[in-house]
Amino acid sequence: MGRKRWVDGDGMKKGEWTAEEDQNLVAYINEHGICDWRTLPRRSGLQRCGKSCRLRWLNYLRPGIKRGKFTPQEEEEIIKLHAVLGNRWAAIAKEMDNRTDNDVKNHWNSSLKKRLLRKGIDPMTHEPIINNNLTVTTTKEDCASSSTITSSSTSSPSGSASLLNKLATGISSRQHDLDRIKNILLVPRITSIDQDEQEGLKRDHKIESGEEEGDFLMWDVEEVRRFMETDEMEYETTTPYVSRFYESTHVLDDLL
DNA sequence: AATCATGTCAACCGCAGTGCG
DNA sequence: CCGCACTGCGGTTGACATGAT
Repeated sequence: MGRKRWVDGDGMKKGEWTAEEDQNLVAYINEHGICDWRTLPRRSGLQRCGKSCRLRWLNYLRPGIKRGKFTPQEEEEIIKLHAVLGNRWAAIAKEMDNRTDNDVKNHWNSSLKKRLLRKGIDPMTHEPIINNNLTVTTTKEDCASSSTITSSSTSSPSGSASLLNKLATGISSRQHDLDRIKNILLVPRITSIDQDEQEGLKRDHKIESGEEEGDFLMWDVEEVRRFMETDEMEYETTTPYVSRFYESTHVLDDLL
């Protein structure tokens, strides 16, 4: 697989590398090491630009590169690292076991991103995707005592409910807060989930966020709980998102 | 069997960061 | 301080593979 070979205006070969070119590059680097990518092609007799040589070496020829399918552990690691680092593929690849940034990036774009979307998780923010129609309504009694949050598209929210609506929207769409996400990832979440489970029983609010809508699974408390009960391995993988979901609901609790 | 859609992967392109004169 | 050259990175593209219809 690869691109067709052609020669550009400067006489430089482009496209797929041949086995012979690979051998030349490896032999040259083994003998002389890497010092100057720009002049390396000329010195090694390759009709390639330095950039192309560098890329070929780093992504394919460099010794120790791990190729082939990503293991579930690696995928989990990528997801966790992406939540902290964002699209910094080189930084993510450095934390992985001999994977290249190109490999990680390709796997993310072709597979992991879509998988997260199917689970109802925004791949950029790593937050659960909350139904945009979510509306929060409260009464004075609600504000005075325990909170009650329900989904409603018909009633017009009060001033405080309007504020809460904005808050809910903000939670669902806010950008990375790096430090916060780092904390979320670094703190063991199983324990906190257990606490949440106990606390959750006391919780008297409810968020209705709908069922599957197209390919997107909307999350609510019961969904998350069922998810945790029925699919342990997947739960391990998605623990950060489950935790963030709970955290989001706690933010609302605190403010109410 | 043919066609289309989707997935995978290698490579290119352009830009930002860095170092140096 | 400025401009240039070089390197490294992330986004994107293109070609082949595979599966679905």
